[in-house]
Amino acid sequence: MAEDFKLSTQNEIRVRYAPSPTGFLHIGGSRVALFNYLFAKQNNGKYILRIEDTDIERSKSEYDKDILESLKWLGIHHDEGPDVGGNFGPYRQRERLDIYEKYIKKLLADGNAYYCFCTEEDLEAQRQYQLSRGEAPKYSGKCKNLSKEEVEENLINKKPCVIRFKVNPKKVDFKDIIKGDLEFDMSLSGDIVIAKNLRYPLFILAGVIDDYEMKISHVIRGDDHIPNTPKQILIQEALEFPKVQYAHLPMILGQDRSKLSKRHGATAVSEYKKQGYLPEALVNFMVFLGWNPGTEREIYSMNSLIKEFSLEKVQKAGAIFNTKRLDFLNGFYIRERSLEKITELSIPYFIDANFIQPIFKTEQYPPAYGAKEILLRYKAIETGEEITLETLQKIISIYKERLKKLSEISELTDFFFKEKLDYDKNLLKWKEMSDSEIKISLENLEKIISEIPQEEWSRENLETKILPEAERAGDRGKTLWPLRAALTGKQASAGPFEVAEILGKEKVLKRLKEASEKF
RNA sequence: GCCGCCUUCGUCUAGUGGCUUAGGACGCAAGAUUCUCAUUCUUGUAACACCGGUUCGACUCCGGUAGGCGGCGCCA
Repeated sequence: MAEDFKLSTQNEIRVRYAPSPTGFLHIGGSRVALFNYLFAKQNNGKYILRIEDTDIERSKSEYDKDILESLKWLGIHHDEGPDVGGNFGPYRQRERLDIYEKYIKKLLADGNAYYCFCTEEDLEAQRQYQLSRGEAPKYSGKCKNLSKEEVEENLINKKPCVIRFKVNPKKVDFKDIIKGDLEFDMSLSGDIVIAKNLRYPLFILAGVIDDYEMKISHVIRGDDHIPNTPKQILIQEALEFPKVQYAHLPMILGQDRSKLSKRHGATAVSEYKKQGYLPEALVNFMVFLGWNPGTEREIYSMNSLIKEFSLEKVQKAGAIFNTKRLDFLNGFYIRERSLEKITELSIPYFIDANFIQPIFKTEQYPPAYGAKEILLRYKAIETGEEITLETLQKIISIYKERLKKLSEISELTDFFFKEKLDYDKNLLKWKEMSDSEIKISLENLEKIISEIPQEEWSRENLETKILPEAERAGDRGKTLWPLRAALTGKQASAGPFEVAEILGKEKVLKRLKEASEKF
């Protein structure tokens, strides 16, 4: 057969990620997508995205959208799909019902599947009974031997039914690229439901059909699918589909070593994006959950992963999702990225915190915000003064190395945008300084700083003027701590000179005055 | 209950019979730099689940035990 010939000579690597839009793209899913993507790219193959939306009840377009956006954000782009305005859309199973119907009919016609009219209540009762007797719950096969006439009659009477696949009660074995040789005794399994009707296939069937139709060579998925695999192999055999290779990835676990889920905290990729994690950090982190190159290198970009990744080096055991390590990696990537890039990414957090707002030319302009462009001008909401992109960049430049995630930026830098700082006067105290010492120190600072001409206002100049003075006191902290505290209102912050430079002479003097007035 | 998968520092892991006083990273602790925080650097901390067997030799091979997890849907 022509079809067989084509398949047997197919040596192109083709993989797919097949999420169902019943929830946001979560960490576990995105790692499966990532591994598929890396494997495909490394082998010059194709990575396909297939949305498994056959469950009408639970599928939501909102989730569909989230999955697409999150994958795009991570840099996992699919290679193929229906044309949507010049781009590849993902495949969606709901658009492929004709295909499934064809095969369901074939299964029925060949006697590999049959209509089952058992009620859900009966089935549930049976399941409970079997469980109580310590048996594996398994369908009895009651409807398998219904006569053609009985089936016809039930169908005409619109008696509720499903379509079951006749599970061949034999031993099924297959080789898993990660787990090795696996064998299952299918006599332990009853006949499984594969469709609710001719145009409503279930995952177990639709997946097999699509993998065949899309000429998938390797099925790479979570190892929670291992028990489904022998069933799908049997369906493939019944439909005379060629075999595919399997690679079952270990799960990502929560702190308690159970499958990562919502009760372990944030699991949605979009949630991590919102918290200010960089996609490159998330990718680098996720790929090391269950894989490593066997060398001591730990930092990998997507491109270097494509070169180095290998399925054979994937771990068999599950890995706990450990945020501490993600934070470390994220901090690393924030430090790595350019100032321009980190500033651009931080601006939404300033806006969300109500520190600044973009200055638009007209009232109609705002809708365009959030698109691609970076606006150059902003207004500080509390003080009303203009803040340029350049100023924002300066702020980011002194906080970039302190960030673990971008969302921390607003809390760290709020004092740049405030009119008046609110703090207790004890904050100004360095070690055992007395109140009068603090006051003198602050007033002294005020005097030195006021003598610096506006046009000579720079960090370097502030340092050369203030540092000698601070040295004279024997303990630099006696000068520098009150200065920094007065400017920032914080226990911990960036250095006083760099903060002062950005704040400007006027504000620095004002804050020093406000500080000394506390005594 | 049945079926299956898994088991090296707290966490992610290297390790494919002698190279191993089990290596790296995160975390944690201490120190250096420093007004603070962060960065950076140095040092330290800490593991082969258990019991048998094979072998001159076992983290590595085999068997068993225990524990953990997953599946057993008209979800995917």
